[in-house]
Amino acid sequence: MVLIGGDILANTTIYDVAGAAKVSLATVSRVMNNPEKVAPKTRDKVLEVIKKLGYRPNAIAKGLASRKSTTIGVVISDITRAYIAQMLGGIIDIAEKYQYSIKIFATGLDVDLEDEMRTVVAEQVDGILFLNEELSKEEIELVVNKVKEAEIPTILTNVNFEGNPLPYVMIDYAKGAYEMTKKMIDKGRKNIYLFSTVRHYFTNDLKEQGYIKAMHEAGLTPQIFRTSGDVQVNTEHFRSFFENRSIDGAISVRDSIAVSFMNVAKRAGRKIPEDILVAGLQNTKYATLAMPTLTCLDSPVYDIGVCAMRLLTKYMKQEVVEESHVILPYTIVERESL
Amino acid sequence: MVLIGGDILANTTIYDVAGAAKVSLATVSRVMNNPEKVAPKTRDKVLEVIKKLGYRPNAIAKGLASRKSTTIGVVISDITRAYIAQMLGGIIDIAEKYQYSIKIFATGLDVDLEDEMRTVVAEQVDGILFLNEELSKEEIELVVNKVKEAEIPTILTNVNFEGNPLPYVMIDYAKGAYEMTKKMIDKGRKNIYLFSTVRHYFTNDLKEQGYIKAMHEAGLTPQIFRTSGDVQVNTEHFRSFFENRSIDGAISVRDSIAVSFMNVAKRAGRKIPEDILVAGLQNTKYATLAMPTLTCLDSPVYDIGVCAMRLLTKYMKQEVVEESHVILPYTIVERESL
DNA sequence: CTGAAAGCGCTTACAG
DNA sequence: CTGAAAGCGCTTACAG
Repeated sequence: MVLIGGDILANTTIYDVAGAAKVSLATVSRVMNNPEKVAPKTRDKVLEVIKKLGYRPNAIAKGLASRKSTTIGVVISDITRAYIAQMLGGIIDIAEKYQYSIKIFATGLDVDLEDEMRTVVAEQVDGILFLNEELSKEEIELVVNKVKEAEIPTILTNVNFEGNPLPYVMIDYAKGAYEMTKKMIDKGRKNIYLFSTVRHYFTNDLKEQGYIKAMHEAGLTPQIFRTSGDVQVNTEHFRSFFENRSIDGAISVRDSIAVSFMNVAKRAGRKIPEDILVAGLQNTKYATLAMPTLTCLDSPVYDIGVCAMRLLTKYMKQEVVEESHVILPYTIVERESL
Repeated sequence: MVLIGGDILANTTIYDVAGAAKVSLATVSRVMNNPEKVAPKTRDKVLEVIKKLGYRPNAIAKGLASRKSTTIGVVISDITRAYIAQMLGGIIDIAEKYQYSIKIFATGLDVDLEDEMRTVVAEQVDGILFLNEELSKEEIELVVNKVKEAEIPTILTNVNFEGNPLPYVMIDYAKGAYEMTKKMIDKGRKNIYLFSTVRHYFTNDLKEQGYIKAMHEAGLTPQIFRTSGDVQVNTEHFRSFFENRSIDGAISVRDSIAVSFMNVAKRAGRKIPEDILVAGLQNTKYATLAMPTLTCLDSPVYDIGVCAMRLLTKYMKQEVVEESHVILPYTIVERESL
């Protein structure tokens, strides 16, 4: 900042730097953006002044003049979900590296997506990342139209549809769930249930598909039990589960639901893994804190964020992108429950 | 957007609206910002055009001209922590209501805070929210200097120091921990441990103070056991815990550490709550998924976010603020472990 | 290699 | 109530 009139404090501008370094503001701008175009002597002088005054270009003014905000918009439905925070972690780490700022746009559940997209566009972000696996086909199409119109590079994560033109980063959840189901079948289990959510999420739908495929291939009947993600609710729901069912295997799209189930099962006298094999399809911290510890499909959530952000920077810099559909590998972490 | 030269797409600007509505751009601006200053007829005409063209003012240009970005900066050390995501949820909900955008700034662990603050200031945010309880006294002072200089309203959450001039939103963690410790003492327990983290967090320090006070008042010796937040690590660490210690009560600054401990204790043949009372001081989902379920201090994390954002809007709008130091009430949720 | 000038898309006194 | 004009703090051709 600079002293004006002896006592008013104002932020240092490019004019202050130019004045102090006795060059034009164009030269200061060049030093910051194209230093190779400035003579070394001039450059050093300007750099020195910049340092002395602690000058940082006003990002807003820069954004307006260059028509690049170096800000990306991250559209999120529910930020309190643990895996969303993990993905954000990956995004932030890469964004920092490339000097992009991050603006968060929360859609919540009942937001007008069209209006939200207008807001995002009006905010002049250079790129958009969707961390929203609950998008329906129609909503994706709406998004596609908006971003095409505004020419903003956009990446989807954990969601995709036949014919979707947008790049995306995903995990092959169907294959992962298939493999996990096969593991149980190979151990001779026949009454394997899949616990899923009442609401439909894209990723959960994929997990269901994989489970169903494995069951069908083995000549077994898929049995999907839908419950709430709320512990109180699903615990209550599970209490009557054993009354009219036989079960020797349980796979859950969410780890926390698997843990809830294990608790109810244990109280009902069932032994895990002896009586019932249990597996989660996320690998959250719940899995390691459970007793017995929960065998899980491990999807590299942080990496999804990293990849998506990397991919987005490529598009924003107009680099050639060879692979716009990224499928990240998963692993299975074996623990005590299976 | 508008068709230029027949095929180039560009975003609709205020000029387009002014042209279509046959008024000056000043009038369009007024319709958006001070509608009461525009004649109803003109206003309606402009509004209609705005709607037809889907016009949304360029936030960057608006920010530059008005010197207000209507964006707040949220400074976070570790976004993957569950309670941070909860607080963000509260912040987002209120920010949306007041039409503020949110920019995330991650400091990580070894960031140069001074540089980070310069970045935040350069980004022209109208206000700053610190979700970073790991700030040391020196760091807070640095922050204070920076934001004073730049005249940016700033709120701290979960952190405070003697003589700190910044407004803050807090929970009385010391009192909460005190009360929880008293509960155990009242049940006749003598060997009550506090499990804390190796790293010092402001909130955890408060919890430690409350625990120590209660123990001292009862003539008991406080015993703080510091371990890692990593489940693998602390589980290993707890394994040798019982070798040379007697314990009949355990309070943990983090729920997940309490759950880890319970698992190890159960495997070691201890009964909870009979042999050892256990309590957490967060009330996360881990508490309800544990077996037995974990009695907890419940700090309204979402509400901290809500309050902090509300407080910040008041400062940004230069409203009178009667209470700049907000202490939110906590509750104790009784479950099976105590 | 450097500077003068136009322009990014808005807001906001100032006239009228 | 409305418009012309200056200005927000930068970038970027364009000259020289």
